[in-house]
Amino acid sequence: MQGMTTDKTRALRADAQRNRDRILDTAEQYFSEHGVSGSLDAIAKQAGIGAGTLYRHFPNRETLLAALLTARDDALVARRDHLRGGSVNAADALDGWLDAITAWAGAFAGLPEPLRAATTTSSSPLSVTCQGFITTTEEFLQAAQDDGSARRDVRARDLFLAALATSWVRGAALADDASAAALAELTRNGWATTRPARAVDDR
Amino acid sequence: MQGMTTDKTRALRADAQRNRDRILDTAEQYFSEHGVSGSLDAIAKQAGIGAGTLYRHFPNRETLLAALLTARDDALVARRDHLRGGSVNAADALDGWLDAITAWAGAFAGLPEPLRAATTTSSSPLSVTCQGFITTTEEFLQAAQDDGSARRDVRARDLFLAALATSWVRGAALADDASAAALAELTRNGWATTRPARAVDDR
DNA sequence: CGATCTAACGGAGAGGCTCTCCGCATCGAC
DNA sequence: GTCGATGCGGAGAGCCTCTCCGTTAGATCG
Repeated sequence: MQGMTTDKTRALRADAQRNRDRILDTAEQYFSEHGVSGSLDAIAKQAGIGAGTLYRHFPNRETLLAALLTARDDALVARRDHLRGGSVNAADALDGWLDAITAWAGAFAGLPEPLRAATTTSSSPLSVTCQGFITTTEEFLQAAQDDGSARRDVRARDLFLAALATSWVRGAALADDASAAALAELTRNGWATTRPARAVDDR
Repeated sequence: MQGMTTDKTRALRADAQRNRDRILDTAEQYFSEHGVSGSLDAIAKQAGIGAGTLYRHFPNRETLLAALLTARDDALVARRDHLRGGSVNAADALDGWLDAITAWAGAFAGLPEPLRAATTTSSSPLSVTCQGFITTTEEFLQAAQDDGSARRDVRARDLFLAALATSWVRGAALADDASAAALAELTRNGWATTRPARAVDDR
């Protein structure tokens, strides 16, 4: 609207860009090791920058998390496009999509919590991401409902939350992966219209 | 085994007992208002005692929480006994029990989190409580399986976690009670053997 | 009803966290 | 090379959890 700014916000200064990347790299590793509640100051120190720099780039934990996650969005988007391809039936597509979300939400220990919060807050940088995924869920659900393989009284938002919840349970049960699978199965039985003939081991 | 101690640990000194009660009362109120993450020091101050006193009685947040919850166990136990009475069929009994757990886990904002952790940690004061409830769930599930109203491939532990998860979702969706109900319904559809004829509004 | 012996108290403070503020260094356009 | 504008970094404020230990005050006993 007014100057030579490169598109949106003006391009970052070289050092700023370098620091931003450093932070992202370090945070990715740090959160992987310590979960999303790891100390931000520790990340700054490990990245070799001052705390102020970190907080200027990412005013709070959520913003940092959001930046980290959009970098990972690609995988999910790819999965979505593959499922959209139509190589599987609507029910399996929805199932696969929910599975992908569950896996995505498990990227870091403790991640489901802020995601859940973002789902309802709408004022968090994460909420945009979540909203987008809910919309996609809507799309898959719609298709499954249209061909009669999903109950009509389920809402996409709730399926999304169920996927988050499954991931949340998994976070606890390090010792017991079966629980997460069981919950996912429970969910599928919940939204599907047909009695599942397949055994529990299928998933 | 050795003295005039009243049964287990020797009886508390009068002031100690008084302080303990004060803490419990204050914490109950404080957690209700601020969620389970509220400041413990603030509770001590509000209770009119020193921080040291609080931490001597309850070495950490979990211990305090556990004490608070056992005080509430009664309601749940009562519910259990009522359901055991046999006035309803096995499926509804299981359903009612899971509902009771969900409500119980919603006593304070953020409570599901430590409960989930306790479910797998086994070294937390909360885990005893959780384990007890899982056992009861087992009992109701068994009955429902025996009369053919619950699938055989579900485990009590997973139903318990599902109830916790439902409560967890509700915690987020202050604006949207429907989500919690939807999840509960999803769960029921998940474990029940019969296609639910009833509409979603029934729950 | 003191005297005495402990159990229990309370708050200062260590250590860790989030986040802000602002003097200073550095970048990059000219 | 000069000179804004932009970005850096770390000291420190404020809050939290939890500990330590000198002091207080129940309980018990002659």
